[in-house]
Amino acid sequence: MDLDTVRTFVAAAGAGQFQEAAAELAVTQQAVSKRIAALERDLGVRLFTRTPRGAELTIDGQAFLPHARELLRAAERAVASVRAGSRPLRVDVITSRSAQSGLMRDFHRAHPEIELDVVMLFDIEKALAAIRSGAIDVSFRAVAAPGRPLPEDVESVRVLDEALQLLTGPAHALAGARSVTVAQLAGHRIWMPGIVPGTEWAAYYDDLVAEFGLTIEATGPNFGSDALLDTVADTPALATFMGEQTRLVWPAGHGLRRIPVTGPTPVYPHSLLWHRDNPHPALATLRDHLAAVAAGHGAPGTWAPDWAIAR
Amino acid sequence: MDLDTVRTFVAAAGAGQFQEAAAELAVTQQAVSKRIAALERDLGVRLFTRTPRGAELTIDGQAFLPHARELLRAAERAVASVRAGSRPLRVDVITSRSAQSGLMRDFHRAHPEIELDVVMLFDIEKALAAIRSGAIDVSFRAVAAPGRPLPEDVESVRVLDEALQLLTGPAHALAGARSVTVAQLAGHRIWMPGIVPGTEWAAYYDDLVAEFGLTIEATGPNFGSDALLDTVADTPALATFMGEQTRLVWPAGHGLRRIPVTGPTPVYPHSLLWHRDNPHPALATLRDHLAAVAAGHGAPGTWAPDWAIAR
DNA sequence: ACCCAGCCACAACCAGCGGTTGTACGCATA
DNA sequence: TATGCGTACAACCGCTGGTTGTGGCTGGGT
Repeated sequence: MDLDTVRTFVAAAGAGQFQEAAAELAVTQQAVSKRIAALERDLGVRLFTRTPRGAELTIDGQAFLPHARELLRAAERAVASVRAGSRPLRVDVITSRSAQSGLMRDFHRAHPEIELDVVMLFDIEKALAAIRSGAIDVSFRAVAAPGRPLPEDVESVRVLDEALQLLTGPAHALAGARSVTVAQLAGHRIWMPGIVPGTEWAAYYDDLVAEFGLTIEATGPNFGSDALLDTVADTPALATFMGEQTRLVWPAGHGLRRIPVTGPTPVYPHSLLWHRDNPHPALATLRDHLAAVAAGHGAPGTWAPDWAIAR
Repeated sequence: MDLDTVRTFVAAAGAGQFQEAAAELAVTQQAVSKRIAALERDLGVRLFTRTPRGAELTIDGQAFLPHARELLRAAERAVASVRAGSRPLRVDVITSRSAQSGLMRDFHRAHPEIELDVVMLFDIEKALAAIRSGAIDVSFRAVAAPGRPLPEDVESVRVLDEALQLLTGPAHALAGARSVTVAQLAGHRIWMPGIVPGTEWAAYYDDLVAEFGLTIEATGPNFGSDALLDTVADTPALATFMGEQTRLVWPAGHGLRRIPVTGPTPVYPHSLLWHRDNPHPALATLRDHLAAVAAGHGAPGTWAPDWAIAR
């Protein structure tokens, strides 16, 4: 099916006749007639009843019309998503399940008229390059990675400290605990196969390990969170870390436990990054929104790496 | 833009390489390469970075991908809307602003998973023919028109009695009234240019006029409800009837008044019609829903034509 | 009553889009 | 260094989808 054909259908339905639609589309009446005939052949139904002074929609045509319009709108949005200038606000997040996505969902609920596109870049280096080139508008990242200060044309604000929780199966030694201290975790196997070396969040976990003497295994291929949850649920000696706001969908009955960590609580420092000169009109709205909902950071009893910028 | 091209893009993005996508689509790798190149040329952006062992999405490609998927879903829905068997429930209403649309909005809220298509047929005769032929599944109509009993293979249930209200401009003689009686309306000019002779709702107003000695003018072309409201707002001697649930969007400041009518209150008897043997799975759900929300009909102090079937 | 205006469908023709095969190139890996 | 894998470019060609030309139908004006 061709979008030009759909456009022709909508034009003909609106005009009530092929001739006028043809003029509108700058083609001949015969071309419109052939396009409509082809569409009717493809769909297997008659869309118009031809009359001596025009063409009016059949019932099938009436039912098809709103879907055709929606199809054209979807095409318009798709094209707009890559149009330079006046494209949707383009946001980089770490994963689709992170707290960052939750923030963006909230923002979307508050401002449904603002078009958003979400992308997932490799790490903060890529994100910074994309921000400076204008390929993306904002990024949610922990900044800055050790020894790599932010370039001066990129601004940032810390928007959320997300507490890490321990995730265990029902047979884990700590499964019954209301909460655990970081010190208690030393000696336990913590498995995080999703960690990709070289990223800023890998650096975060490196610091966490170094600070509290934990054991985090990043070995083995990452088959996705489903496989991770399956394994953790079935392996008594295995646990993993997970942001408190991470949305999980796992099969019921696995008996997974989310256990708060204290003494101190490791928090992941989400910051919003953007280019100083980015003119996108939705950027200010997003910054205002996040400023309004942002919880305080550096709260007592929490831990984050030294290099996490606190502004 | 061609949907086959979009499908190719989605397949290539999913596969991570053109070769595999080509196999999936049963075309050659060269064809995929050309399609993607054409799409990139159309959009004016690069969607993939070609690597020696595949092709991965650029940032633009990542942003475009969900829109492309949505485009394909929209196309799927469009085709499904006219597919014989297992198509969306097809509902006939009088106008998009009527109380019937409100009922369908409620139903959609209660059952968002049920696909609906709304069409607007000329009158109950067309609706009955469409119901019997299977072209539509259900119809909201006042039944039956005088002297025309429902065929025995069509069933109906009265789902809503909608009170009529008087709509006037701020300078109308009755503009200040909290309510008016039908008797008070005799002698006033009531203008309803939307009435189409031969329809069952024209018959309704004919009966209303005959019963209470009213004057309803249906003269003049119908330029739509906006023009009607404009004229009524500006003409002190003119009023019109409107269903109490009719949703209006009129420019603010017109000072339009909606005045309840009593003694008795004319009500428009909306019934649901369907074919006895219609197997559509959503039909029973709709009937159950309407049965649950249906207000009683034939309430004391209301008036409807004799021929309105009371079941 | 008849003719013409207006609109759609069919036929013939042709350009170019979009497919195929064949080939070259680049980069990983053994 | 050779080989495998994946992409891009070139040449070729069939068929889709446009155009012009024409005929048929119907309702309204003369």
